[in-house]
Amino acid sequence: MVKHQKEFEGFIRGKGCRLTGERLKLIAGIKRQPGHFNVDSLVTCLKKQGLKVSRDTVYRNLPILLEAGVVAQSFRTSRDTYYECARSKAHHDHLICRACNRVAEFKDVTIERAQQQVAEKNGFKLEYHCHQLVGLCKKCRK
Amino acid sequence: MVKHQKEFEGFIRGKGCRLTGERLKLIAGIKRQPGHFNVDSLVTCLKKQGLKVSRDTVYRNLPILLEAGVVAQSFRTSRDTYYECARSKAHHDHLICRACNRVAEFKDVTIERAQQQVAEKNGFKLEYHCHQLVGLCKKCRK
DNA sequence: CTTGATGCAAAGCGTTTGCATGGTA
DNA sequence: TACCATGCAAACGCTTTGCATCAAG
Repeated sequence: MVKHQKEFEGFIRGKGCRLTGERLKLIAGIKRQPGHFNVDSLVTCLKKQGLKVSRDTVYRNLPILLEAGVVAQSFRTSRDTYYECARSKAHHDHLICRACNRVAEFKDVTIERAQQQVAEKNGFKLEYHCHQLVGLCKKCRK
Repeated sequence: MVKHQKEFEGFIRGKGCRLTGERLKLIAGIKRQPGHFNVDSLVTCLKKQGLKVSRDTVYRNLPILLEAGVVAQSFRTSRDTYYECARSKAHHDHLICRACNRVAEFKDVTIERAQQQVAEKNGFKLEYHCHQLVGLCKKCRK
């Protein structure tokens, strides 16, 4: 997990990549995201702050930022993928209503622990997970 | 969960929809899928068996078949969504290696129970879930 | 200077949609 | 006969890619 710019610089150099202005803008922008975001909302948000980065560059850098632990995958809708700043708040997963698309968050220590055990049992090094519960929310059940 | 054709007929009529040949072909085809499949592989497989259904019809019917409990979402890769026959075998979730894309299955009663509780606590009627653990498999860790 | 990174535009590709036709009830 | 469902083709929208240019080192 990359916590500071220095760490990211080490990470990126270790990969033989360059520390560009765009990558720094991306990190700064991502750290300011309060919650979930997708590529589109991130680009729009950056632009508002005078930090212009092309959508293409975001797509090209997301795998790197994921690997560096700057962002984490959050959840996916049928249309696109949502991310979140890896340290924006405590990790959580999602409940999604298939009718109104409302998203609720949940956190369950039991599940987290069990996941880790499952990964170990299978010889996997767990990096992240995607856990979505889909159904009908209170309102839409009626 | 729809177990037999009669049940599906009841389900579809209840929705005011029609029991078409294509829908029956789809159900038959899905029941024959041994494991995971996506829209493309399903259409191809059906065609090989002389059961022609257009890709469009598959897309249009998937939501219905999900609701009827004939298929279940299985997991998603960056490219597309995979499904499985709802009764092909006991429910399971997935471990995915981000390096070689190998998919392993797991089943954890503790997690299943906890999920149900989370849903209830939030007033959700849980219909299905998508739980993917992503990381590096034993081979790719080296 | 060398070479990776960026931006633009175009291509890819899974999915959705409009519309005429066909099949169910 | 009435109307939903299907297939075709085109449209959509997110993501990827080719290529000339820019900039990090």
